[in-house]
Amino acid sequence: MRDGRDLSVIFERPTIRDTFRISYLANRLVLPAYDDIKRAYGLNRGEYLLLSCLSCIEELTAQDVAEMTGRPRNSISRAVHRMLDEGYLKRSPDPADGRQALLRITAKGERLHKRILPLFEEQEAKMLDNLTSEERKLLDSLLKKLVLRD
Amino acid sequence: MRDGRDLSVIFERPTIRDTFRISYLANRLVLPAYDDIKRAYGLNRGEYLLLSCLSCIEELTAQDVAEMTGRPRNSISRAVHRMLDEGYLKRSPDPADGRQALLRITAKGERLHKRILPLFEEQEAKMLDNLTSEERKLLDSLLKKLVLRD
DNA sequence: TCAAACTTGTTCCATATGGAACAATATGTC
DNA sequence: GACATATTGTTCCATATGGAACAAGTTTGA
Repeated sequence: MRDGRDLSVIFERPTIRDTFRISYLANRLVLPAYDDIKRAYGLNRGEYLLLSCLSCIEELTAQDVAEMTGRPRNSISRAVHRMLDEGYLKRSPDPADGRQALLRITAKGERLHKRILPLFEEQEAKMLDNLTSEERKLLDSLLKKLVLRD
Repeated sequence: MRDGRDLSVIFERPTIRDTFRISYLANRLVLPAYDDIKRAYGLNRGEYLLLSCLSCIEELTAQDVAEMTGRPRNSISRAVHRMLDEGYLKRSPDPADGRQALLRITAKGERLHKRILPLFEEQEAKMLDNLTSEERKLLDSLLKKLVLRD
């Protein structure tokens, strides 16, 4: 910020405030965490998201992960191959649908995820550290409504 | 979503829920709006953000815009050149500091911004449409706290 | 039953992206 | 004043990214 001018008035713009703020939070807080992971563990965004989804839900298709994360299918497809090569995932054909394959995390993948998770937890704690626990509950419920919108 | 399985349980993960949700909202709602703008007006993310910041604050340096948006300086630098070439911006050297230049939006830039803004407003309205006006006020104040954190 | 329409996962490709290094200028310190 | 340090904006470059087209499989509906 130059001189005495307060750039934060951008967050008080008369319209699309929330869009701008969410975009800012993603750019400023979430994406740098992905960069840290890239440096430390060599995983890119799609690869980490894939790992993260499979650590939460036992069995998923690539398409499932694309829907859950909002990333395009080809990014997930690339991530799947990379993670299979590294042994973080395993894949089996779906007997009920020849187009798709069922993905699962391996023990090695779980171990990697356990190493990475604290980085994000620390990041989230920092993001939320000036909210009271009451405010955190509120934010939690509001964000939940937004993501479950459709 | 395959079969009867509910992928939305990912949003109820035991940890880093808010990070995941913000990332999802950015991927699913904000970034596609940038893609629409790219198709319709040829501006990329950095270029639109630059325009948007300058439509809100009269005079800014490239560095200011980088801080306000959370984007790297080289992305903004590229955007500045492109927007200068197109006549959406003008630039003058800062008499007080030879390193930096002061940017302003032109009338042409204003007109472009006025054409693009409704697209984002529509997008934001859609994002918020299942919140009551009370909830919107709450979300507004909570997001404000998050972005002003530091 | 069979063609049209759709879905999944994949490859290809042009573009976006951001880190690193750099020159020019400014600031701080002695 | 002079040297070290920091900041701004820029270029270069390797990688990430996502749209489009595709093959293989599945669903729909007349």
